[in-house]
Amino acid sequence: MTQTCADSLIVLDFETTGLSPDMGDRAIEIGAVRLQKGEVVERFQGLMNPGKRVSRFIENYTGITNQMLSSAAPCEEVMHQFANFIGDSNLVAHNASFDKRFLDAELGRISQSYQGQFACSLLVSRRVYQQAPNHKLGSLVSYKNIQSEGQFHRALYDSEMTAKLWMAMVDDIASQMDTKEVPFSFIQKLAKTPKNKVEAVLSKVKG
DNA sequence: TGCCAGGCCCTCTTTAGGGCCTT
Repeated sequence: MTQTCADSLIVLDFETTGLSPDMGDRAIEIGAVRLQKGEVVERFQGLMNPGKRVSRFIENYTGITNQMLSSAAPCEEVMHQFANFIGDSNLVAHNASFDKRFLDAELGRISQSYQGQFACSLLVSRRVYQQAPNHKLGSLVSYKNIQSEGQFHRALYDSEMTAKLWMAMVDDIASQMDTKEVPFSFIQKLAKTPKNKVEAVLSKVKG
């Protein structure tokens, strides 16, 4: 059966101690929502103790303090739960290459893996919203007039906003294609299409 | 103590450099 956007999809976001798991950085929070038929049907949120102190920059950037993390469950425990949550669903993140690196690293530490494929809302937005002032998550939420009343840079909130952005993009793509359902695989392909050929690709599919 | 990355994408490009994104 072809995977479509109407099927279950996990939109996730990590908060971390830094930018690179290869340089010793660890996850400190995971947030995710499950989308089904264009609606959030399930949520996951977990702070996790990385076993090291986070910098003042990260405390200020995320609002997640060392005190909060000192009483959190260890990464291994939370990531076991998260692996069960995502199952074999396909995955979406804003700048997915970043979240994928941390997901791979943290699941690798507990000898877990996943079967789903990643799509990147950042890459899709660069094709679909070429006129946006920039393609940061917060900017795109404003650009699309998506209601936002929470705190950016917390994992669950960012995953909720990414999910709303994703659904807006799927709707806009579907409108251009004059269809109701857009296959996940098509959106993955669109994310790799040269910008100047996006319109032609959508028109071709429509025709 | 202070520092660190990597993939994508554009252009003043392709034997490169630098900005955008993520924390």
